[in-house]
Amino acid sequence: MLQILDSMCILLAKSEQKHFSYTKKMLDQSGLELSPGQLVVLYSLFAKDNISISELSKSVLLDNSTLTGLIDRLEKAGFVMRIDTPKDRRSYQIILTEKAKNHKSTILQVMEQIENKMLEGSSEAEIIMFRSILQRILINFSG
Amino acid sequence: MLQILDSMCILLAKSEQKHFSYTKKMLDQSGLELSPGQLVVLYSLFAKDNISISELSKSVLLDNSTLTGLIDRLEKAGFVMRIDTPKDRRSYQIILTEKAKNHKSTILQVMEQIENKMLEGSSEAEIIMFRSILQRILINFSG
DNA sequence: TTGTTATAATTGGTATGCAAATTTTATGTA
DNA sequence: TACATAAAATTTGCATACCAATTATAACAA
Repeated sequence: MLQILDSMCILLAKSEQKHFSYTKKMLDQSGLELSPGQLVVLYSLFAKDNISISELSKSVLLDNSTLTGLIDRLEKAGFVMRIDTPKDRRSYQIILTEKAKNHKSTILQVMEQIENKMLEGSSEAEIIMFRSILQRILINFSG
Repeated sequence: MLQILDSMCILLAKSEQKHFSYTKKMLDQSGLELSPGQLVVLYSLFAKDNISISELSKSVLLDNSTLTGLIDRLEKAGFVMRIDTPKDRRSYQIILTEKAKNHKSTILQVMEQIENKMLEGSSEAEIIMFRSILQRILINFSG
């Protein structure tokens, strides 16, 4: 094992880095023409769309300024639309297009494949513990 | 808990994202004038310096093209130097400066603080399992 | 109603990251 | 030696991410 991986922090960072690259590769192969970041945004919008950038920012844990670019590219690719908010001219509602809805099951399948690959070789009990530790880490670092 | 965190993949990504932000904040406070990426490179060079970019690329799991910029900034900040390799004029040896060696213990302390914060509330047994799962994930995604 | 303050989204600047293309130099082959 | 091929590092282009600053609009207060 590489020396840098003695550090748990670096091990976490490198695991995510490889996960990101693998996701990019799988998305390329899928023909979906989506990026890893766009995938997360769509995943969140599948649960609840027709919300503002600021609301979306809270549900995907990304800064508004990061979302502007992501939504730009998703809109250009035809997966979402910015719709005027009637009562607030500063704000838009982000809604999924028919194209996004049509691709939903494919998108979720790709995500499931990636998750299966990630957890290959780990037991149910290990996965449960892994999840709880990651949740704790997220909280520890969010203070 | 946020809906997106149902996905283990996204949970991993967000944990690392928060870890990255926390590291940046801690480095700012430390006065070291280092970025998170530079920290990893230095950590690796503390174990073994006087190596080429390509060798360093393997020991820190980063592409050469990523390292070019990182080494540029580390060199500009006075932590490393590019030294000509006698037998190969294409290549440099990356060596630590006195400044880097003088700051080594401070740097390692900051890293330890971050790791302690990350693992706060987790038991030894949990940490051991967490490490082994992360290692497995790294391997699963590196194929 | 007018002025101050707050909020929504975007823009600009900096730091990762990778892949692909480029430049320079080595190496191997005819 | 001359040419093809390989390798080392860099450059360029794209996609995340954040913070700070900006623009437009809303909300509140005098």
